[in-house]
Amino acid sequence: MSRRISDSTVRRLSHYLRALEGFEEEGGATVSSEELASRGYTTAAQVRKDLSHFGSFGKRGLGYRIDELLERLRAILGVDRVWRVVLVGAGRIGSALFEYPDFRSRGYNCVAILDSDPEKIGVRWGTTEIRPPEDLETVVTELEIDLVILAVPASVAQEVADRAVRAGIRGILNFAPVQIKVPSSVLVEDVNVVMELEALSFHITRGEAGV
Amino acid sequence: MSRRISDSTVRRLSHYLRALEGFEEEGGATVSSEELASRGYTTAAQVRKDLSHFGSFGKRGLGYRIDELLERLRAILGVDRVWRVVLVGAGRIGSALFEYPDFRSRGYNCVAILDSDPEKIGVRWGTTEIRPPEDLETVVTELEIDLVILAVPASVAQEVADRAVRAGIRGILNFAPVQIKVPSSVLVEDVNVVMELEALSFHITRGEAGV
DNA sequence: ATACATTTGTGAAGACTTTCACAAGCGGCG
DNA sequence: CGCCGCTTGTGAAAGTCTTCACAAATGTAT
Repeated sequence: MSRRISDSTVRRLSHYLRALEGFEEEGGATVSSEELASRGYTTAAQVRKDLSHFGSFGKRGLGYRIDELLERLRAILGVDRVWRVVLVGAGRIGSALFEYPDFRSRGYNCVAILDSDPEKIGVRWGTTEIRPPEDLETVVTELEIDLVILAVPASVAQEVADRAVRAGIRGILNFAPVQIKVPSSVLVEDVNVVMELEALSFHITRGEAGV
Repeated sequence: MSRRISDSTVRRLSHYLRALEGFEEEGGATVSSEELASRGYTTAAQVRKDLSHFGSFGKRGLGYRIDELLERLRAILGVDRVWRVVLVGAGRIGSALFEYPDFRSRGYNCVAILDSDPEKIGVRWGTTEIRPPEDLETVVTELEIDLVILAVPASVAQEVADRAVRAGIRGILNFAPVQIKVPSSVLVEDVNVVMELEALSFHITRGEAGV
């Protein structure tokens, strides 16, 4: 409990959360590591080991209580609160994200949108008005932003990131296909579709299989 | 050379490719593992080890010839050809992808679009006409599709995947937030933004840092 | 009460990845 | 030509992650 948690474990926790929501909908009360493993392509031992890093939530002979484990997992992942997000870049990717139902329903609240296109500034998406990029620092400070979503071209991504970091941001979700440099106190997660496609091409080209 | 290549290695190869394109633009002729490592957050030893799985492309004392390594990497990743892709789901995500310049420029050629919305069927995106979802099998076979991009709601993702697999597809890029089951001969890569966000929340909540 | 069928939590073993460290190869220079 | 500075390629070591296997805990049935 409380060592460094590996990235793979964190990803699996997300999967478990998703799977548990499914089991809850199906109306069960408990679930075993075996059942959790079967959705989500992993093994029962892995599920137990992952969870054991954070405490021991199960009952031997029975499994895990779905409602309790859901609550615990949400707390562990930090999704039992609202995250205040600024979206930088109101292009296609920004728009897709903004409209994505899971985004808001999972507590990511897009409280500001910035874009450099004069045509877009002042336009409203829902109740949120698009503001010019120079507002970044003000927005981050005054609206108490937790996360920045970078949906801007690669050429300006680093600059926007630098300014967000200086304004005190802790985390960045980066859609620009470029490796952003930030101080080690700031976290960047990349969403890079081309990389995923290249992984597909690679494995298919080699005639490999399996996940 | 020619063992099983780890996922992390494949991802790094994509990074190297991107980095090399940068170096090429800057006009250099050769690059050292050290320089490659510095863009892309890895180490020189890791770069050399990754590349060594596929042969030995460098010259001691000199480094790697940029043009040669580019060509080799493209061949390794299988991006030295055109991939024929069908986009299933012409919603926001599908549209963002379709318009994404890197997508086409890197050889992913979206030769068909399917959507179940009667309003959309018949509409043209560029020169490509949106077709109804029942055309999937025909399209896969007749247009010799290599990859399917699943940009549909979670509720129908599995069904579409099943049909694509039966029609002989080898790889799926899945945007639906659901774990898709396919035979082990078919490859699925997931793009799951909520998972990335949860990784951010997790690390920020724990007060951790670094990548 | 006791036996039994389950299922967890977890050390230890095994598998896989990354880092280290250095011999071997390369080009340039005197 | 031989020395020198540099950089690769690679075994071996260190580190990390996953799987195994089993004691301990739980509820149920008798």
